[in-house]
Amino acid sequence: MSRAKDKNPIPSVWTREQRRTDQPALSRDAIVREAIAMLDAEGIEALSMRKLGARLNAGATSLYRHVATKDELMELAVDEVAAEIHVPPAGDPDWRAAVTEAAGSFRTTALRHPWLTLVLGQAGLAYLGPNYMSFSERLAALFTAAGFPEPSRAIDAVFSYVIGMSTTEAAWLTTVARSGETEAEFVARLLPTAQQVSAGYDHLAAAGPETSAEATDPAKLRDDKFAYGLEVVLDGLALRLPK
Amino acid sequence: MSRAKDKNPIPSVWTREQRRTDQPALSRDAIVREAIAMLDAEGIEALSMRKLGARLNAGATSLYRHVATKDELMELAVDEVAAEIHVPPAGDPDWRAAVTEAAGSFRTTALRHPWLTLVLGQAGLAYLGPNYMSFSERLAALFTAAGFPEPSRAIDAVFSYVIGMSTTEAAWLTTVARSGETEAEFVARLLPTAQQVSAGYDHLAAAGPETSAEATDPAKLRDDKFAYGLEVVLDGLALRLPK
DNA sequence: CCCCTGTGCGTACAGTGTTCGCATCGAAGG
DNA sequence: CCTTCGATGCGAACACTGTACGCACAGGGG
Repeated sequence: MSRAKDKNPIPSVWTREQRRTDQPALSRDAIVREAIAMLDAEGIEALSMRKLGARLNAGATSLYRHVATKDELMELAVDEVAAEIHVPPAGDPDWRAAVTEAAGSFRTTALRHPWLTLVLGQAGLAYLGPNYMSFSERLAALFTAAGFPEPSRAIDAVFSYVIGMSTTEAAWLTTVARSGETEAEFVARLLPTAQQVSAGYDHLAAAGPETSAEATDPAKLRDDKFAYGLEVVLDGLALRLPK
Repeated sequence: MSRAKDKNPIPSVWTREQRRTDQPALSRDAIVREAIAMLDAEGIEALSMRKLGARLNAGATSLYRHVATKDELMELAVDEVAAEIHVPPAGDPDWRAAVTEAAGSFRTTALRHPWLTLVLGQAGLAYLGPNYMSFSERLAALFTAAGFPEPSRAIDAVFSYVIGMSTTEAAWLTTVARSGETEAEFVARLLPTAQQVSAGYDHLAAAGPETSAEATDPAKLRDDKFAYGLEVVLDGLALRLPK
């Protein structure tokens, strides 16, 4: 909220606003929270420092008192969101269920914040904040307790798959969201052209999208696809468990 | 090359340049090729329409005669680069070797053009150009010939892993390149702080970066890590082959 | 009372993608 | 040969972007 209103062309002590106790002021946490809200609602390219400042009843440059740069703000947002990922505590004898839970939690978090994978692809997941560190730590505990001789290699294998699939899904959902349609509508509208394009490719047409008229829920199809690939990776990892 | 030089303030028929036969003019292919060269050399955020135009001895807005928008240009660049990915022809009885070759080719292409995964994450790999289509077609042929009952699911499993690992590696290499150091130097400089940070996390410290003084070639470590995860996925897939 | 430190913000700069209308070209048609 | 025309290049302009700088003000401690 600006101190001198535009409607009062003559600045004076009396026209000045009394206080600004209406909002809990401007803090780093509030900025990060609002940035995440904007990113979720309008996408990554809609976030600008000016719009973010306006949302917080502040000027654009005021944000720089609490955040060094926009890139740093994005890193803070990533770490904030990383806290949402749930990793079961180590000790569960059913390690596959625990890893499945962690992988699924990563995926739903990435789909809830479709900009996450984009930022990860730019910054890499090295050197990151406390929430990301504790996420990694809990994963390491989980895989170590499961008995893997090289936990970090196993983690990399599983989560490379999870990141790759989540990235693809997030990009797809972003495209769908931009169309303004539901996923089912979008698929229905795209199906004829997709079949037409893949008509010239024998094996793509054979293995391609189901031509069956029974249009299954696309979200369920994605769930199944993710689960299938995850089972593949876990089966491969199970072969490497000692004993 | 501008038609009226700045050094001749009075435009006239005589001061005008004769011809512009020095370059093969401006074509969509030339634009895409030069864009890829710029992207490889200076990174994704260094590519602007003005700089690209300048490199081609053209004005920025001239590019728009051949390319509708910058996003379209990026899609063209992605498809151009997709032609570099080598997929062995279907028929080789050793399907693991063939898939390993295709996966490795994707990875090296993604690392040679570190902006690839970023654009893929934004656009998704649906609906793409001819080179990407034939890449997918050849993959489908390969996995079908290998005998997989659901080739698309197997492809998604393998290449989600490949994409995830390549994205992470590309981000890492981009960070290294920005530092101006070699990968080994960068690792050496980062190691003390990495150990210090992970000191508070028991399992991370245990499973973390090797403290051994014998500094192996980081590139080889990455190669091994990629190969390990790929073997994991292929082992899991092999269990799903009939018979 | 004064000063000092922290916070907000108006202005400005260099850069971005893209649109528009004008200038100019090579080729086609009479 | 002259004219017309569609294709191509481009300068100027618009609406933005991230960010540096310096001033204005607040509250608190000496």
